[in-house]
Amino acid sequence: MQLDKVVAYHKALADPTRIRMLILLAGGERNGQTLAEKLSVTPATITHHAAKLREASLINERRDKNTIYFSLNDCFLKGNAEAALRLIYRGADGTEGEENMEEELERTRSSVIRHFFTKEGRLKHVPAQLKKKLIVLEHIVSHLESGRKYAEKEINEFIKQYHEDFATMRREFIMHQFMYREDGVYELNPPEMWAKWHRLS
Amino acid sequence: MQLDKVVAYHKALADPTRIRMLILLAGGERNGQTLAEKLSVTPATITHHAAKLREASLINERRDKNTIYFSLNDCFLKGNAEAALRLIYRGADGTEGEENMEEELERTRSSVIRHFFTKEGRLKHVPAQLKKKLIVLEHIVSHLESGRKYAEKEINEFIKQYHEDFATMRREFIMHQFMYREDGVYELNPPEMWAKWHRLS
DNA sequence: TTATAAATTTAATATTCATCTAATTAGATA
DNA sequence: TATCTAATTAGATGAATATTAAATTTATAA
Repeated sequence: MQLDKVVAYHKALADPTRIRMLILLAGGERNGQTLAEKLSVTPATITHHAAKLREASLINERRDKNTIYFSLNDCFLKGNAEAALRLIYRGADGTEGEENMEEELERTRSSVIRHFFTKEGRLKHVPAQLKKKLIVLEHIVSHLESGRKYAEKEINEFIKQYHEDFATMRREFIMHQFMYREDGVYELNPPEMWAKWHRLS
Repeated sequence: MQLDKVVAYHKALADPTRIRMLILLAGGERNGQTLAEKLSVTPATITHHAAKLREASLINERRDKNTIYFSLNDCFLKGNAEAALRLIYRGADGTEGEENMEEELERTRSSVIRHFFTKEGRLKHVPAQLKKKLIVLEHIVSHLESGRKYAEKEINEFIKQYHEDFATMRREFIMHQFMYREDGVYELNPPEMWAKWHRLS
């Protein structure tokens, strides 16, 4: 990552109103007016800050009728915090043993998949542990076409190939940024914004 | 941590010149004029930015004759990045199993100490792995009085109780922010700025 | 079509802040 | 003491930006 991006990221978080917006959004999606009330500012101010946060890819938006709901972009938030440190300490001690780590990550991944999927490829059950759940979600979602738009019905059918409870799972896809929803139309997010299981502690 | 601190931290990193200063300092300590040359700004500008970084506790300073050397404050840099995320996601998923974690951390700690110290309390050898090394350093340094000023000679004697190579170890103390040096006088840093082993990966 | 509700844009204001030059301070050395 | 060097302060300038009220856009509902 380059200097400008890191600066932009920190600029985005260098304002109390924006941080408070993010705190509210961490509790779930909110629309502009609600944010304006809770923060005691005008809607125009929210629009202004939302633009800044959007530029830094820290939030997502979804339109429903007249109102636009904002939500947190988990992946970028966590990812950028790390990227900033990497820029400052580039290679200071972070690169050692990196090739081994890749192997180990891949081993973990395939072991989880072997354990939670039947040999026919259906999901036995949804893992309770977040890390494992993300591996499972990523594995399923990687069978969708990127760039293509899906109707809600299509998504439900797709998920049912793997698991009965398509409603819950569909919500998980959105929540962990694997997909994006706009007016009932679903689309895959680019992989770099997916919640990454190997980032978690 | 409260809102203001998080905002202040991000404000401090929301400027390209300051990020570039930190990058330079990650390569070792530098004085004001050197920084000014490398960044193509006047010394006055460096003073200005150094003040901002100091307010956010991101750098340390040491005076030698006429010139002041700046260096990175590792601990605060990494710690604040995490604290910011914690503020936004407070309790969202971070608190679960926290009591178990404390126990586990303590177990790790005492196992490392048992392994690297003789029963007389001397250090067998310095661990190669950073995590373990920090546990060892913290254990030794915790036998110094906080708030008291030590001459270099005293520090050397103190370290020799544990290990022969006092020069190397003294440098490690400084490098990992356990101690602070000014004109040959040493003093313990407050524990919250010590490099924390359980923060690493 | 008209009315309504939410969001955005516009324009204005006030504040913050990065940077410079010039003057000053603090410490070291001769 | 006088002098040199590094750093800081003071003041000025220009750019960025947080906020608001008012006007405008966009999409829904009647």
